Amino acid sequence: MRRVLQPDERRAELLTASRAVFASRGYHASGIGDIVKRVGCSRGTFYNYFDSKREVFAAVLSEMMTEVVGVIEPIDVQRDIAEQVRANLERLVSAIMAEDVLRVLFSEAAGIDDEGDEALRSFYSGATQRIETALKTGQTLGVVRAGDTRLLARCLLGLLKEPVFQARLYNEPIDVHALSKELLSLISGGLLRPLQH
Amino acid sequence: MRRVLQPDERRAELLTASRAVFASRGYHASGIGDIVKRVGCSRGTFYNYFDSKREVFAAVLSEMMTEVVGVIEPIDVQRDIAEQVRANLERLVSAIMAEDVLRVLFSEAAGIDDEGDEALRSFYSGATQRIETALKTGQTLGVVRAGDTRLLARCLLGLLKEPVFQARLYNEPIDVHALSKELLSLISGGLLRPLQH
Amino acid sequence: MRRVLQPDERRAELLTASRAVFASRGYHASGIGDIVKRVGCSRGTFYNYFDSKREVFAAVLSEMMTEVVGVIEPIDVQRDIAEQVRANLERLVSAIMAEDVLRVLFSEAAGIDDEGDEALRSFYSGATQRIETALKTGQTLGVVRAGDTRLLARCLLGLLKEPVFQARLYNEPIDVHALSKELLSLISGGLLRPLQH
Amino acid sequence: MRRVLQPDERRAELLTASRAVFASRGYHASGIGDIVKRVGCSRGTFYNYFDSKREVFAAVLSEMMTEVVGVIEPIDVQRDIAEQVRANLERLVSAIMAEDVLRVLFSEAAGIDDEGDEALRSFYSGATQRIETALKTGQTLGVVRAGDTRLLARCLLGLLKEPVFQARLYNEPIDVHALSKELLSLISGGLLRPLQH
DNA sequence: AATGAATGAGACTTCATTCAT
DNA sequence: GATGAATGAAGTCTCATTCAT
Repeated sequence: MRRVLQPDERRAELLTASRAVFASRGYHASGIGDIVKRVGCSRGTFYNYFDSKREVFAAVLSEMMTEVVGVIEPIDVQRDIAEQVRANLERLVSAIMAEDVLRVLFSEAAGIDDEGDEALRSFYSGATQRIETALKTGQTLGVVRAGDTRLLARCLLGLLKEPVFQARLYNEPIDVHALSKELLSLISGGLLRPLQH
Repeated sequence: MRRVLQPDERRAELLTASRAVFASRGYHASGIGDIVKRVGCSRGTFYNYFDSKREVFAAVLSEMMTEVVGVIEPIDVQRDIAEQVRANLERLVSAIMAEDVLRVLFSEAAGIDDEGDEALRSFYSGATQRIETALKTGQTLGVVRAGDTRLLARCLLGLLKEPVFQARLYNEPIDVHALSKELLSLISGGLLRPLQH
Repeated sequence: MRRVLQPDERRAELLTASRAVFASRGYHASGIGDIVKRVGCSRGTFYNYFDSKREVFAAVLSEMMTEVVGVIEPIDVQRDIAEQVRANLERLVSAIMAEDVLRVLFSEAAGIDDEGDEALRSFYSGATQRIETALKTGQTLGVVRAGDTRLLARCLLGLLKEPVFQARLYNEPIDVHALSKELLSLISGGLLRPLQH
Repeated sequence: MRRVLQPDERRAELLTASRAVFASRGYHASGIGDIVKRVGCSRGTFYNYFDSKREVFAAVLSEMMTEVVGVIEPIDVQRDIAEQVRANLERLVSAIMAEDVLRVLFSEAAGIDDEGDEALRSFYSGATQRIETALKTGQTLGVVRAGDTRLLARCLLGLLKEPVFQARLYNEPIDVHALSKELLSLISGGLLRPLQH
């Protein structure tokens, strides 16, 4: 009945379980009970590793952040930029899809409580920051058109989030390749035909 | 103390109050108590008009939907299309901003429960449908480039949602005009400069 | 199963039950469950009337205070002072004995938590204040000897508390009359024989 | 990390730490964790030396008892009795003040649980016994007036406890000298002026 | 003898919903 | 139709104690 583990392992176990639980039921519908049942340990053990439900959620978030950001590769201006952007988008969407929790995050973002929202803010702030930096570099290189980079960064994030979110809402599969191509089209040429003078 | 009203008025009162409460606290943090206190009626009365918290949330959503969609005006191909799109976007963003509940919807969308998600699905389905129809018309007219309209519709929605969502998350004001212009730029020309062959 | 009462009655019921429960098990060992079981209502009902265990404890305290203080009668300087003091003491001890909760209060005074201790401070402050006022009046009338009234007030309270406390500790009955006489002796003549010059 | 000690040293260390912890937070608010953190050993070690929290509390109590009682010096009837009593009182109050745990004991005495109360009974029984013996001796010597010695002993204890208790409750400093003088006055002359015939 | 991860009962509290009045 | 007192399941979290190492 009692299974003694190294703290690191236990923590990892709990984190993995939390991720899965949050992913399948969302934040509010998940209980500590669901997490520990999955791990096969007691409630008390959970609270030896995390101070609160909020905290484990924040930890999951931060873990996600790291993993997802890792897939992005810097753009080499010497090579085909559009293709590199597309590849990055594809990897990004794949990573997001692979991480069910992120899909939860996209759908159930706020409304946890003040501190929970703080964790979210920091997550989004990190994500948007990165995009913004990339955009600014792009502008310097003359690859990205002028504009309010913060706003653009948020729009780009939205471009990515919404298809993922809705796919989850309707429980549809996502064709990662098709999505990344469509996103690239939008980014590189917009939606409207260049007809309208 | 006891105020007897026409059922319709009561229902409307409750709906308005619910909207305000959900808008200011989000779905999960709002309680039936907050709603009835605002209306000045009893809990029992609330349940005479709505079966559950979920149901009143769905009703609020549907009400919103109607109001927001109403601001969109059909595009007249004879006139400056880009400007008409911009104007529609501006009205749309304004409408959304005016309806705090929508902002809630954007941030705290899912995770209520299965039936709640159903309400959500119907909301998003309606919204996306409309955008999709518009896109298809645009394609027929040769104003919109080819592509998977459903996917594009979702992307467009994301483009709109995310800036609004993040502004709420950080409690920032939104410059409606600037946002609608930036959105138009993205839509009409994309993000990347046409340099990249 | 469901028993609907006027709020006042329910509150009174809960207060009475809380008093009894605290009295028999002390603060820490008492649970809300004990209280509601005694009343025959649900936990939820309890929380409709009191915000917390602490709050109901404070309410019990304040109720006690009122009842106990009520038994004290003002001293008439024209009549036999010692006898009046003794009678007051006797009534006081009787009242305290009648209120088991007070005996708890005397034994388990502090250590609830910061707010709980605040409630206690206010209880003791009230009690001591009254004694102090009486002492000052007595000094003015020349009936009470000079001295630090606050300190004296506390000492007097201790004189009263300790026998009651210990009687409870050993589960002994108290001979109210004997105690009040002994207390009077102490107050009027001290402990030591006047021999020692 | 692992520090192996003679059992006696370990036990002493734990006792000292427990005393400090109980003193600063009270019984209920103190946790085993606080104690072992202070000692720098593990929970398991604690339970090698004490069976329970209750037991360590009892041990602390008994240790206190010994130390405090030690300061009392026998009265020499040949010399100024009042002064000797006063000096004893002063040493006693000082000792109590020096031992914060005792102050805890005075405020949070009972309500631990049945066995905890047993420890308490034995503590109080010891203390009262000593006072009672002293009183009886005093009566034999004609220094102390007649009366129920057990009751008187408890009253005397109360006289001492309450000022200490309340000082702690309000977090006030104590003027040991002033207190011992006031106590002596009470003991030797009572509170009321000898006017009342 | 020492460690410290694990336990699990039980505490308080919340709130959507019900139903007697 | 309206009321609001009552419900109770479910939630989060604590902590004295155990026991595999």
